[in-house]
Amino acid sequence: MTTAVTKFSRQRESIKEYLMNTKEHPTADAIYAKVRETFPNISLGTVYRNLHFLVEHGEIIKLSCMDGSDHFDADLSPHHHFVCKCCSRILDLDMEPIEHINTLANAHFKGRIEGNVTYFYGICEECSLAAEHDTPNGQE
Amino acid sequence: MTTAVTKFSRQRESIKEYLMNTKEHPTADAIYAKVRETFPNISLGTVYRNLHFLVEHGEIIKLSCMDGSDHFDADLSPHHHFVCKCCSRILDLDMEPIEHINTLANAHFKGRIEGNVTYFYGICEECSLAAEHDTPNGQE
DNA sequence: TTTGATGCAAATGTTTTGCATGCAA
DNA sequence: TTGCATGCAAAACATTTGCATCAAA
Repeated sequence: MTTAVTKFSRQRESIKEYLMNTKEHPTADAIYAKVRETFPNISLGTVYRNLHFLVEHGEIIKLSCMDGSDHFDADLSPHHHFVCKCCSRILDLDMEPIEHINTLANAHFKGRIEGNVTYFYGICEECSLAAEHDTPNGQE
Repeated sequence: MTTAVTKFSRQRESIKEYLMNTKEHPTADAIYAKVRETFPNISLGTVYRNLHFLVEHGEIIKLSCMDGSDHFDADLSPHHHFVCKCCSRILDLDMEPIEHINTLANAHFKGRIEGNVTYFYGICEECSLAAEHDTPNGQE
C-alpha cells in the first residue's frame, strides 16, 4: 500500500485561513458561505471533505455542542468553551486547567479515562445586558 | 389560553419504562426497536415525540455525545458519563461532584455560567480486556 | 364529545458519497 | 501523466412535522 500524498488545494487553504482568523466557531454552512466569497463555485461537499481532513490531521478541532450541527475551531491551544443559552454563540473561556477531574472520574472506574469534553453554558454578557435594556440580542 | 392537558398513553409509558429499566443509554432508534416488541405498530415519529415530551417535562435526560445521534437516560440522579472510544458505549460514572469547575470557568468570564456538560472518554474495561486477548469487543 | 396522541408519510436539516472532471506535482 | 481534490447531485441519516384517525378523559 502506497501512502496517499496530500496535494495543495486553494480551497482547503482558504477554509483553514478563515478558521484561523475568526473567533466565531462557525458551522460548516457558515464556512461555506464565507469561503464562497472567494471561491463562488466551491461546493458544500468540498467544505465538509476538507473540514474532515483538517480534523483528522489535527489542524482544527470539531465542536459537537447540542445544537444539531458541528462547529469548527482552528485554535489548538487547550481551552474550554461556553455556549450561550440565549444567542447560541460559542465563546472561548480563559480558565485554569481542569484535567484533575479525569482523576476524579477514574477513582471508581474500571476502564481507562483518557480525557474529557466539557462545555459550560449560561448567559453571555451581551445577552445579559440586552435583557436588562429590554432589547434582546438577536444574534443566532 | 387553556392549559394543555396531558393524556395517558401506553406508548409513552412503555418508552419511559424501558428507559427506567436499562443502563444502556439507547438512541431513539434503539428505543423504537425495543418498544416495537410490545407495540408493533408504533411509529418512529411517536417515539421522537414522546422522547421530546419526556425531556421537556424533566422525566428523562438527553445525551448529546459526538456520535451523530442523541441518547436517552431516565436516571435523573446527578452523574456523569463515560464514552468508550472503542465500542462507543456510554457508561455511568460513580464520581465526586465537579461543580466547582463552574467557578473556575467564571473567574475571568464576563457572562454568567450556570452549569456544564461533561463527557469523559477512553477505553472501557471490556475493550481493554478484549484487546489484551486479541479478541476485539464487537459491541457497537 | 372533545382534544391530545398516534401512525404514516413527506419534509427538513446535516453530513456523506459516487462519479466525471480539474488541477497540483 | 498520475492521482488527489473538486463540483455537482444524489444518497444517507437523524429528526421533525402535517394530517387524518384513534382513543383517553
